[in-house]
Formats: sequence, structure tokens, C-alpha cells
Amino acid sequence: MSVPADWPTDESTALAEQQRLRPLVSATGPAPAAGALVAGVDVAYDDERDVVAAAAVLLDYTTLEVVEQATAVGPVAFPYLPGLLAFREIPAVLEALDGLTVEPDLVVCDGYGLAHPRRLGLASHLGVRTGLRTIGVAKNPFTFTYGLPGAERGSWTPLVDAGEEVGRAVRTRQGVKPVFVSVGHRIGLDEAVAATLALTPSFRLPETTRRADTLCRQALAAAVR
DNA sequence: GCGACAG
DNA sequence: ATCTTGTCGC
Repeated sequence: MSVPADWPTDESTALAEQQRLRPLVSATGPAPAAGALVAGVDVAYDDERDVVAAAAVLLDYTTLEVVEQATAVGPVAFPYLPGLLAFREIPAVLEALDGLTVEPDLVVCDGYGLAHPRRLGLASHLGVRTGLRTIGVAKNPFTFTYGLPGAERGSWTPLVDAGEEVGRAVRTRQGVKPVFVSVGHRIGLDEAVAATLALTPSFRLPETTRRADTLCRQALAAAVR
């Protein structure tokens, strides 16, 4: 894997890059159609050895069967800094996505999109960078506020930041802690939530995320051994 | 000023 | 993210 030549290496450059990309995000667009190809992406690290592994897994939106998958391994491109996660994950993710032979109709990211201090989380950043439709599905509420959604699958509450709805806390499984969904790029919030539920028939997290998580860990282990 | 803080 | 086995329960 190779990090883009102009990739930021310091915080102030990264912040300036977010400021530049932020106006390019679109928060409107359809949910995937039946039979669409949806990709899940995730990344695993071994900071001690300066190794990162990314995975992209393509699923059929209707059957949830795996259509194809790809991985990429390389050096860690950026340190973890809250609010700048995209700079750490995107180089590896881009290369894993390049390994797919078909362009996905939607990419599901492990993290946030517009729900971000400067409204440019990982999913939105990746969307603008690639032009692909993206959403973010996170496991933690980050710095945002939300009310607990009803216990039944499908219920949700607004995820709020500075008095603004930036995403939703969505119950994907009865009685299980909600996931936090936000728009990435070229899709609406209602549609992002609908897609999340469609991709989550049995567990708390979308099948896309679960498949990509397993695969990137596997790729990391193989690279480090 | 201090702490909290997606993965 | 990561350190980490078996085990309780549907």
C-alpha cells in the first residue's frame, strides 16, 4: 500500500484539508436498490510494527452474500487523533477499494460521516475523495448527545451536536445497545438508516462491517507473522 | 485550565 | 484500535 504523496502528516495541514473538503459533501440521495452492491470497509493496526491492514468486502444488498473482497497492507499514515481519524484510515481503505473489480453503489464505514466536530468524518471524507455514496455506522456516541431509542429493532432517536441533528442512534437489535448512523456522502439520513437496517438482519452491526472487520484482522495477522 | 474524545 | 479464554445463555 502507498500513502498519497500529498497526504497530511501534521494536525494543522489535516484541519485545513477538512475545511477544503467540507463544502463538497452532499447529504441527499437514495438508499441502495434491490440487488445493489454494497461495500464494507474496515482497518486494523499494529502500531508497534507500523503496520495497517484494510479490507473491502462487497455484498449483494438483497441476499447479503459476499460477491468479492480485497485487502491492502502498508505503513500507518497518521496518528490517532479524535476528529482526524480519516487521515489514519483512508489511505489503506482507498487501496483496498481499488482491489475490487466492481464499483460499489454504497460504502459502509466504521465510524462517522457528517456527525463530526467539523462535519467531515471518515465516511464523508472518503465519499468526497472517491465520489462514492457512503454512510457511517459507529459503535460509540463520540462526543454527541442522544436519547435512548425504544427497545425494539428499528426505533431511533436523533444524535445531536450543537443543537443540530447530525445522525441517529438506531436500534438494530431488540434490547441491544444502538449503533450511531450518519450520512457520509450522496445519501439522505432516512436512507442511511434504512440501508443500515437492511444490512443488519441478525447482529448489532451491519454484515458489511462484520465481514470487513474479520477480513482486515486476518490480513493484519498474516502481514505481521 | 482540565478532561473527554469515532477507530 | 488493542491487551485476551473460557464460558454463560438463547
